[in-house]
Amino acid sequence: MTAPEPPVPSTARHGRLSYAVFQLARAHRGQGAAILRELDLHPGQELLLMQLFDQDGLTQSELLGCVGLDHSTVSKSLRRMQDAGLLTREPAEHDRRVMVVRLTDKGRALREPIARMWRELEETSARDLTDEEIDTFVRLAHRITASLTTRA
Amino acid sequence: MTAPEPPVPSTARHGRLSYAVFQLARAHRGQGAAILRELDLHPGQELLLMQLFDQDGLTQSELLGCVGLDHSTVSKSLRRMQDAGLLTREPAEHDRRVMVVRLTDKGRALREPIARMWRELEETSARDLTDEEIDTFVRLAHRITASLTTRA
DNA sequence: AGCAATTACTTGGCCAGCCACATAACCGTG
DNA sequence: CACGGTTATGTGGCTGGCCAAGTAATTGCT
Repeated sequence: MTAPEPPVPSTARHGRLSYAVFQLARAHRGQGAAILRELDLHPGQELLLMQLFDQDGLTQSELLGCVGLDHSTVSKSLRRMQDAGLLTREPAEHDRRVMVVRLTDKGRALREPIARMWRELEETSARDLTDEEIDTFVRLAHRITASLTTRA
Repeated sequence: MTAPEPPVPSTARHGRLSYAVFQLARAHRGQGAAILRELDLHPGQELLLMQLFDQDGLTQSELLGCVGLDHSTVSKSLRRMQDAGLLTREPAEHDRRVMVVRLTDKGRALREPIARMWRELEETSARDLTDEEIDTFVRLAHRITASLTTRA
């Protein structure tokens, strides 16, 4: 019972690249979400945690710059993670506007599980590709990303 | 004023491919959303419309199979598009469970604008790539997608 | 010093997307 | 023909994500 082979809409015929990105993104996100659910995390949260693994005590806006999302998204997401006991947020000493984000022990404990999930996702994604093909893909993906982000 | 070059978290060092997909997906989606907003559409809606451009009068579940989303997502999305006057939904004759979805004139009128937006997105994405590189990328992307979707 | 920008963050509102549950209509078997 | 199972869809509830508007603290300029 393979998937019913979703037909490519004719309107997308002249957008092969975009359509491929679309499908890939959905599959990748879906797979990632499935693995994350086992850790009681939601997609996106792991990215914030990963930044904190590298450097704890970041400011909310520093965090923002790392992940490149909207500030309101990060704000709400952090709040939920705080409620879940993964991190704390306290106003900074020198500037009481900024919120310093710190991992709790419970948050730090997710480091290895997240790394494992990340490896698992990578393994599944790259299952049928040679190292060279992975390299090619990553390079092209970066160039496309650059084209999309520069010159808004 | 280029982006501050978001640092790759060390946890993702062994997930280059996944991280690249991640970034690409976000950039691509963001760019697409920006263009769609000009048409008063939200990301995802254009995919449903495109399927209807190809074949009007599809059943909601046929539509579902094409886009591969959750049925509740499609249900709500169609309802909003119905409220926006882009399509109609009526129970089928032979089976009063199924809802037949049909474009209105207003919905049909979006065909060219959507095609244009699709071309624009494609052009931006592929701006710095040769035809051969696009081809390579699309092929690799499809293989990765296949790896992610088969063997759930 | 004082008052306007700027910065950091929060909140509300909206839509996409998922899961889980509920409902209605059809189908098949005893 | 009645009843359980399946199918098609709807709804509630949660999160991610965006924009826009609001608040609070700091900076800058006069």
